[in-house]
Amino acid sequence: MSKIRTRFAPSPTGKMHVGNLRTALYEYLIAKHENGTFVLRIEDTDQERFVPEALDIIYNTMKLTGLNHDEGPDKDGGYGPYVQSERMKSGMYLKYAKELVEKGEAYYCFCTKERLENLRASSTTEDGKEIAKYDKHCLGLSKEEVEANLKAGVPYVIRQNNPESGTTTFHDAIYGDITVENEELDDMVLIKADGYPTYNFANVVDDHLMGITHVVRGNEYLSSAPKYNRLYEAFGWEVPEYVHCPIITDENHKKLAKRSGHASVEDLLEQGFLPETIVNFVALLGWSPSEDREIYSLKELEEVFDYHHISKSPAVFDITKAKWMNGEYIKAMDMESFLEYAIPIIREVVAKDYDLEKIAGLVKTRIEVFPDIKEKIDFFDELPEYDIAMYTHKKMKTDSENSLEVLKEMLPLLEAQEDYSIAGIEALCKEYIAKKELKNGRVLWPLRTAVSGKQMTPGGAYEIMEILGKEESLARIRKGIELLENA
RNA sequence: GGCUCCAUGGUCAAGCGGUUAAGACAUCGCCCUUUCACGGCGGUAACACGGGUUCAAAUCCCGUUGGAGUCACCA
Repeated sequence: MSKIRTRFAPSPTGKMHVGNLRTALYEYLIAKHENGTFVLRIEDTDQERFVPEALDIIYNTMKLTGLNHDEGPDKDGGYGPYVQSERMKSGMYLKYAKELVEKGEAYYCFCTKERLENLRASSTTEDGKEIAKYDKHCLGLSKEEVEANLKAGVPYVIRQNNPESGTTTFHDAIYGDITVENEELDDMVLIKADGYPTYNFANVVDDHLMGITHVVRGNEYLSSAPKYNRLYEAFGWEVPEYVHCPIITDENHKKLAKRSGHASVEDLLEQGFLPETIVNFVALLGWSPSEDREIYSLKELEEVFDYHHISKSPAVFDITKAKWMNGEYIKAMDMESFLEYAIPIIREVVAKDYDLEKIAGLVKTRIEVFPDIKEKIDFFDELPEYDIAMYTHKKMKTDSENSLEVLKEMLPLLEAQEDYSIAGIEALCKEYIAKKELKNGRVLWPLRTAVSGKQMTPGGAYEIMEILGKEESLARIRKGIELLENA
């Protein structure tokens, strides 16, 4: 069996769609699983939609996610160039298209945009839904007429010539054999009026020339697949293994689009997802491993990935589960890497001179996504306004009255206390609790409330007081006493 | 609308003729605990429907219904 070669062929038109990333990932995994070659090819045949920054986005995301290519524009493997606009310079696409024209598998078309629009309009029903295929008008042109038009410089495109009867069958690794009536096949444009090949055509030519063995694509391309097959057949080329993946949808089961808010890798990164999570999560959309397990690094995926386990039905991108997974990754992170992500965010909320690393430690197991940190630690800089009803907690058996008592009794002890480490404060509190024969909650609840002004906090009274330090802790407790007394 | 594809809990999904129909997220309850979270334990919840084939169907076939994708000189 020949060595596997896969390719990721994005067009630089904007952000990296997660569906795109998954395609790239599967291509990468199919290749790496078999020790094959993963190539990056840039499909920039649409000059109108081309956006230069998109190139950086492509390279950056691939680097960030670890999908390193073996060949590409920046890594020649002997199949270059790897950018279609560069490949076009040699006139190769046109050459191949002409070969098809000679074989009768394609033809020149001089139809104007207006004629095509009229054609469409005339075959459209009242509800504006029915769209016709090209009527092969220019197929009827004589050789002489074509020559004359070409000589006169009339703008032209080259279209595929599909038969009007019979059927075409293509095979997909996931969906099996799919057969369609040839009369359904539109004579798609191969070479555009500007001389560039269309995506469909360049794709086939380049995949062949680059020796690509497995083609992974989203199943939105399923309906155009038969036309590809005809192209391969017309050229007499071997058809690669098609692997169509199910669509990734939003919660409404519609193709994931920008408005969902998490359609691109950039969106996800901005929302505080780790690259590892994105890769892991996206791998599991439409594919599942044979063992009962969900957390996989890229390396591990390379080992277990078997594309035959890709499923057929669409998968909803469940942001809730993605967050859970991100939380798992955060918990598993070593402190050092966690701090790199967390500290900058903590700084946004905490301006005072507290030990940010300690704050980070408090929060590490309590967040799913980095921005979650903010609202959890907003009380450090400034004690929020809070209602004294917060002192009342049924389970802790506290109310505003006994809370006041506890705070008043603890205040002098805490004033006298020098050691404001967790252990120091704990020892002090425990001693008091033991002496008074109370439950922990009876005294710790009021303390934590006074010191944080919040119902829920990361860490308990000890942790918070250690970070706040003696002076601030005492100030907040006095404030609590004052509030309770004035109630 | 034509064509194509798809159909197991709210979501991701295992299953590939014989199972008490896994597991995960979410949700609910309990435990742990100074709150929340983490962690642990447990619960609720699914084979769209109708016909076949078969001793036996979530699994195979047909139909219905539902959903999606696609129908560009975009990719």
